[in-house]
Amino acid sequence: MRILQSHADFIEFEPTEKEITSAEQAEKKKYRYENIVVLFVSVEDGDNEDLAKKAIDDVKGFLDKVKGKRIVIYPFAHLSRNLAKPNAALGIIKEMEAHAKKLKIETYRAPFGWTKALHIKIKGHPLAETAKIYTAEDSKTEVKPVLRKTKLPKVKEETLSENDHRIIGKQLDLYSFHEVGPGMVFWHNKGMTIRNALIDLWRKEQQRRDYQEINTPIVLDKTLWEISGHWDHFRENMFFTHLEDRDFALKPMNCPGAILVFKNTSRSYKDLPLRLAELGTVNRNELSGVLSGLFRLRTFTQDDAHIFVTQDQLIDEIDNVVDLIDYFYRTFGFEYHVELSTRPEKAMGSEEVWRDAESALKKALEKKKLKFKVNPGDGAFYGPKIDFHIKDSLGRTWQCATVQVDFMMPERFDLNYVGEDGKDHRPIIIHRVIYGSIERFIGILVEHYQGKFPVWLAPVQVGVLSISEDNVRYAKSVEKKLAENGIRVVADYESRTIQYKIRNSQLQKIPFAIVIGKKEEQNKTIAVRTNDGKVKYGVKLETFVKDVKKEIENLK
RNA sequence: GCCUCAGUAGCUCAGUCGGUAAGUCUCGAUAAAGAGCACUUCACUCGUAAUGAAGGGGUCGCGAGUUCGAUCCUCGCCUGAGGCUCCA
Repeated sequence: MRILQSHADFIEFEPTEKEITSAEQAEKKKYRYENIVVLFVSVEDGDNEDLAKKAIDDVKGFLDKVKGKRIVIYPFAHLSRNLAKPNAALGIIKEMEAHAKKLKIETYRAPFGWTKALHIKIKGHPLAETAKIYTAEDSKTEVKPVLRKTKLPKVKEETLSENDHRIIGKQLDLYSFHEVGPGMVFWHNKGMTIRNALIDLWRKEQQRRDYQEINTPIVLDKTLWEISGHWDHFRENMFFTHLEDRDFALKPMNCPGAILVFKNTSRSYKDLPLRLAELGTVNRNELSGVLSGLFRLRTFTQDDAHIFVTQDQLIDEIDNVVDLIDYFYRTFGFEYHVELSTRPEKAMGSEEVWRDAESALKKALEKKKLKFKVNPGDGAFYGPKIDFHIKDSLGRTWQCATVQVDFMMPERFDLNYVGEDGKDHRPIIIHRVIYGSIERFIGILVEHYQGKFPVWLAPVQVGVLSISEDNVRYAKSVEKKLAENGIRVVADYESRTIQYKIRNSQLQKIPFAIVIGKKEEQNKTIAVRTNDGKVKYGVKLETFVKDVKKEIENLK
């Protein structure tokens, strides 16, 4: 419902002819009211009685404020293109009239469905004219058909490898995709557990290497992206939004945020290398045809870091980063290959600056004696990069870690640090990610381990299974003890056969199944079945807890 | 975004050459809204990969068209898969 509310010295109107066949009965004479609040009302599709009352309640408030006493409700179709059917509209208008009378407002009404001659003089005070829009909260949208659009996209299992992360993710309840979020993931608790384990490791290793962690906004003013060059070079991949006459963009990269943090204080050469890490969620408008499970998303999280270094520190720091990446990939047992990507056509900056950056990366790689392939023209628009590629289960390779050298952004953002000589110097930025995107990395991990995660990553580490109802009490005490020791445990005390429970535990790829039956209860021990089907009877709970904790500690 | 293919229950799938409300008769036997898993209830209390029974659950992706009638045919859209192109 739309209302144009006018506080008038007087209004005069005269119905001239019927506009629609269902128009109300009315006399073709002149009506005149003085000192009155006129409500020009367009009733829209979906409006209801509650809205009618709400609108009148608001008018009552206005009347009290301006010490008005009378209103005229004037049906006025020209405020909306989404008009209600005449019958419904008239009903709502009458409802408004009735409600106003109930509130003891002196109420008049112009006839519905007539063309009217109109003469009005509106008062000059600031509140004399206001426009209002009311919409029903539970509109008459048919919910059911729309509901079907939140369905999970169908994934034909026969067309995918059984080892595909999209299938395993569903079987293990790690994450899901919905039609309403193309190219976006819904993380379930179990997937989130893996994600958090990865992040914990990431934090730990970076803390050890003198990184600081920051977090910067997801939506930032367009101006920032003009400075960074994204507006010129990355625009077609960005999402924009408009608020209060300003243009904003969802960040497609984290660098400008980190740069603003750097710029926030004056920096000395003593502060460098300054390593600012950020788990940054970025949004990129990828072409719909390239989206693919966790491997290619529109919203994903980069385990980013921007390292601000001096010219002299550049090669050593690249070296540090390459070591760090290698440490991570060895932890997971990944084989990777390295590519060096050079100046693309759509690049910022002079060829000379690019040559310097490319040679810095090359030198670092040669120093490490790492073999690499050169991809001419594949660099980011602001600098060349080293990419680390991992294979998925279908043999396709995916870029995960990258190290990029950037002389450009420091220039554009006019970044400085004060050198030993007391003068300003330009730092160089190293952009780097280790996992690349947490999402893609988990996708690759799922396939790499075929869902059988090492204990430290496994969403559920231990399952406690009771054989009969008699054992539940003891089983619960075991469960509690495990949980107290920080072990991720689930229990199955249903009245099902032990075979059934074992099978479930196996299908969920839980590393350890603890079976509690009469024997265990009597001897105060547990029976431990590992994922490979081997069973050890008569194990002491304390020993088991110790062993599991050790495995977790060693990232196994 | 482009090309090809797909979408039936929470999941994995079968099925329909377009057919519906009730009654009677004849003929024939799995059915044409179905199965398995999951879920709920009941029985069972089990020793290392599936105990049994009953029940609930569907506008056959969304919208339009053709038709007396559409889950099925046609068109458009959405989402997904494979590829192209691009990226972490």
